[in-house]
Amino acid sequence: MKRKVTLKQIAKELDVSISTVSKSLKDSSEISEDTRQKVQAFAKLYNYKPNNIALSLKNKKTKTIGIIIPEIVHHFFATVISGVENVANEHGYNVIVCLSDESFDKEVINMEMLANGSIDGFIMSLSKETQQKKDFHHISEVINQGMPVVMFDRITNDILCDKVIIDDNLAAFQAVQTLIDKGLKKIALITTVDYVSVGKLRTEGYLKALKSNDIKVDEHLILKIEDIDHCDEVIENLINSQPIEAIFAVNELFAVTAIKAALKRGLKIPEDIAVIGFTDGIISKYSSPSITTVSQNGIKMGGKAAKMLIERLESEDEDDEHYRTEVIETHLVERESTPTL
Amino acid sequence: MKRKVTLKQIAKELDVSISTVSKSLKDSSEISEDTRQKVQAFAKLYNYKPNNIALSLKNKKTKTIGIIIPEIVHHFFATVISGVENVANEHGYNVIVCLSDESFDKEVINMEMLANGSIDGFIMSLSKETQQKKDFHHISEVINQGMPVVMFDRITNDILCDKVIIDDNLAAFQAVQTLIDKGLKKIALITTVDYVSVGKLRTEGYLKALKSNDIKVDEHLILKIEDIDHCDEVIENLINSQPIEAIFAVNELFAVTAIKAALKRGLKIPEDIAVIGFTDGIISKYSSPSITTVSQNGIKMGGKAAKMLIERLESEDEDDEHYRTEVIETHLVERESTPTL
DNA sequence: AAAGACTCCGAAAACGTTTTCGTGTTGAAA
DNA sequence: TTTCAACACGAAAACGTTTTCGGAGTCTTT
Repeated sequence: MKRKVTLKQIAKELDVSISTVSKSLKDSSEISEDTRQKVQAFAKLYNYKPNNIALSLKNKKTKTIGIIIPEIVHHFFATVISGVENVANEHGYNVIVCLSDESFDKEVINMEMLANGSIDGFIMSLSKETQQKKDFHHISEVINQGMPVVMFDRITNDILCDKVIIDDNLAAFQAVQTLIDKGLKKIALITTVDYVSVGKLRTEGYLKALKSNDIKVDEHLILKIEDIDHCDEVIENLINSQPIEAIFAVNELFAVTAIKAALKRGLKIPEDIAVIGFTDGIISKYSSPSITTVSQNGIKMGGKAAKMLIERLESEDEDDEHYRTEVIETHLVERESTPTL
Repeated sequence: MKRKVTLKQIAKELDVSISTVSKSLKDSSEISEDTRQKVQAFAKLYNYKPNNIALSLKNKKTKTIGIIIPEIVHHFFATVISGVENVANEHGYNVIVCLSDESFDKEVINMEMLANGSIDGFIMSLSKETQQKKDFHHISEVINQGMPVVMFDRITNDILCDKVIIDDNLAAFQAVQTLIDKGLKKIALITTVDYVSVGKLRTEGYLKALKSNDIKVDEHLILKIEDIDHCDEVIENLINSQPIEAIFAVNELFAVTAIKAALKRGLKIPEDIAVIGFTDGIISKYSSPSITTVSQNGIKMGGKAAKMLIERLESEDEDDEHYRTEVIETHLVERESTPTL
């Protein structure tokens, strides 16, 4: 077992100073051709690689990005990480992933853990609990210390920073409008509780679409789900309670659960009930019937977020207070769960 | 904006030495009650937190685990990360995630990037290309430098290190046996090319089950898929080419694709064709019909891998050459895609 | 009063780099 | 022969910690 070799060891071995070794490896013109080659040969032989930690300490940069997300076992968030990782790697950055598990406390702990020098900046999406509590002090603290933050998807307007989102409201509006255009009127909504920012926005889009088509809103057709793990029964209840022509669900899980409930009841999709979901993930694609969804390109969102963060990290003027909010375009992926005209 | 405060700044401000500050914050008995309180109060006021990078350099430990996996947009790998993260966090470790994208080169680059001090140890699953090339020098190099590695799922016997796997062969055997027990004989296999270690093992399990039941192996019923992105046509061909009573697929994707192909052809599942998949992920659960699969608990695998790595990291004798291979138990999750007896 | 013990604190090294600045040697120009 | 530039290299500081060791001052003991 040969442990990693350091500049000091090389210096000692070759009987030169540490500085000489360092400069030689950087092809500095200060060093004579002779010594340079000698050092480089030796370094190569012993597979010298500079120690990242030492570099980080010296440069006050870690070349590492911290990601904090509610969950990773969630196709959308996984794609976002993938997008971040891609762009980060291209720019020589690494990615540390922390999961808040939808818990405020874990989010805070993770942020504090990483904020102490481990990373150069954050990319994050708020946990449910954080959105509910509306307590963002941990984020503003970090920003105050000069560490840039980019928020995506589940964001808050209470914090000033770069953001990457989709137009949830508009996308939902268009999805529902599509259903209406297909002649459907009794359109149910399966959504989250209101404190989840994206759920609320998508709900608003749904309402807007109904109103702009003079369809009166029926509260019985709106289902706000708190506990995502036990959504089956309530969704079944919704479908069994009354005749419904279409369902707009604010995520894949609600959509597929609704479909399963409908099939179970002997209803045909899309003939009896049309379904549109949100977030074009693996479920929508492989469900039978496959589900029409609003695509929400996580790779693109992650990539964009990473790009914004890195730009800020490498920009000249450190504290440019001009924050941007990038809107990633969405579109409807029509599949089997909606009727063709 | 108040930047992070350091020991030096506190020392200067309070007109004591750095050592005094450090000791005070550690409640050292060397320091008088008076100074201790003064320092602690000041530190709290300015929200002092020790710099992780400096600590890492000093302690020669980063308290960070590196994960290298082929893909993250893959439910199984996401669950593994989740499992790792969980255990890691409990022990005060962070997790750096790198994606090899199934590429040998990226795997090497990522490992080298992290091996230079950024992490204390690796948890990894081999990329396809690496398995194909059978080139593991980057891994043995890292191990040689004294950095522990834990491999999971896609492993190789050419490297000596801790491993976490499932008994792919046995699990596949049992799955196929289950089909046979249900009176099915014409059982097709949809698998990967042989160089993917788990694919090969599962194939062997399939063959063993047939043989031990005196069913002769029909090569036409065995489909080895190279390009996972375009598996649709070949799978359709398989199903259309001849009557099949059951399908055993070595992953979710193949299973769901087979089901879709069968449904498209008007076949009923499980009456006409029974299907068993592998890896109990999101697809199997939410597909219609839901898919009977061999569960492969990623959370558990990740957790186990993390535990093994951390134990090794924190063990007394550094280079204990006694490596373990943990086998995580699997079981068959019976759902709608197989007939009940 | 001298010696020892105890209390409290600071200097300095160490982790592995990079970089600035200084210095000794050589060669050429005056 | 003296002067000065060019060259080749080393010393040291800096990043932020922790920890060992030593030392100054005070107190107790004989």
